[in-house]
Amino acid sequence: MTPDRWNGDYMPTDLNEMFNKYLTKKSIFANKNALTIAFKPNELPHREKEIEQLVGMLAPALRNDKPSNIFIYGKSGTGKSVVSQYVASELGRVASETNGNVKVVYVNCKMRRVADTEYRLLGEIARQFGENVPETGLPTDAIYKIFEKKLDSKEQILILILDEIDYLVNRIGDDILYNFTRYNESLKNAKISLVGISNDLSFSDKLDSRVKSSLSEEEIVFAPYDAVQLQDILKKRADVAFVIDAVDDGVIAKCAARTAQEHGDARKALDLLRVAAEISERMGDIKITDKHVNMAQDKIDVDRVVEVIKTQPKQSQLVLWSIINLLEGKLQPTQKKLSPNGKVVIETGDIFNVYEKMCGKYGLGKLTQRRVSDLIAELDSLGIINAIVISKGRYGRTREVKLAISDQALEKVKDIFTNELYFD
DNA sequence: CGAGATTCATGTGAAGTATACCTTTAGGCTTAA
DNA sequence: AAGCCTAAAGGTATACTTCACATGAATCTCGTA
Repeated sequence: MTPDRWNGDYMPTDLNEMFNKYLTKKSIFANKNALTIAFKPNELPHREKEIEQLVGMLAPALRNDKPSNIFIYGKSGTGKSVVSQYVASELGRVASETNGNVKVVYVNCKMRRVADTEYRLLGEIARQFGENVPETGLPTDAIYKIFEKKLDSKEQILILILDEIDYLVNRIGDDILYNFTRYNESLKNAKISLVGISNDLSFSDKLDSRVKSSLSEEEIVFAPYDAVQLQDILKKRADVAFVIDAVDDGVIAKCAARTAQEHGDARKALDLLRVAAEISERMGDIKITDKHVNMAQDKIDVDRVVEVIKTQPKQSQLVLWSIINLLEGKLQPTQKKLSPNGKVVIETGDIFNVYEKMCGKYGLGKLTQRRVSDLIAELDSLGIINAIVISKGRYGRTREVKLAISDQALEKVKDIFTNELYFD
């Protein structure tokens, strides 16, 4: 029987029922989007001060004065992007109602294949001006010319918001920023104001001093949310996202408290709540409870670890797999060593031996011990393993390695690696 | 018995190499006048 | 002819190697009490 001949007749009745049950079941979600980053809330609680600051700094544009260049700092999930996008769109709206000489362009520099090189960034900006630029093919200064001509074609003020600007500068340097700040001297009609957004607080140290001084004429710092503020934010979103009575305040408070302990990242708090809700829905419960939040926290932790490991290069994964095997005792170290408290201790030499065997087994090229040593250090800084350098006196010096992930995550990772084809 | 030298097993740094991927650019192709 | 695309040329970041030297406490050595 080929798949294209399948129809309702072939579908087992219990499957039919299952689908129907899913369709008719009441969802606890009223609007799930409200818990994602794409959602633009119509109020931004606890950011009134920052909004006011930013508006104050950008408002001169409405009187045709060039606003200062602005630098916005803050850790991730503190509302930098939402606030600047919100203010920018409001400014654009007000401007178009009055004189219409303000143009706001928002670019996220981290978006791969969109704005992560000089060429692509300029192309993207030109495109937002309604200019049709090819994605590739033109020399970079041609793009500069197109952009300059379009911009200077009438009297206007461009407010250019560069989100994740630290990423851009790390990749392609700060020349492009210097060019932007210099434009104001050569342009006859138009003016440019830059708004740079970065979550790296030490970012401005990396800039050329000329760029640094002109870019940070004004600065705004976004502090992390505290538990109370997070709770407020979650509550507002939850009102939109869920049907009435699906969540208790206690549950929201718990999500807020959990996230506040880490870095007060609002995005993470929303994720936690959303995943908890998804779990409770899948379990067929009509209310989100503490239990669901705990499960969600576990799931997020596991997913994070799995994600990090999956994106590691193959060799690094194989080193990790060697470590796991050693710790699980499947492959004995040549001479089994025990620490005083009876726990199995593994060190670089053991790992390298096992790793070499694994390379043979899976047909991967062997790396040198030097490199493996670096890979172990990397796994440590990723928080997947715990490796401390110790000196054993006459018996040399090594790293003592332990796993630093939860049992659930470990099971999942073993699952992935055990898959026959994984290392081919 | 204790100060200092020695030793082991690997950490760490610097510099060089191979490779994959990216940008640039020139030349060719297409389209519209 | 202008605009657009593409393939080769040239650059650059990444992953790795090679060589060389650094570490630091257990252990050894040897002079002294």
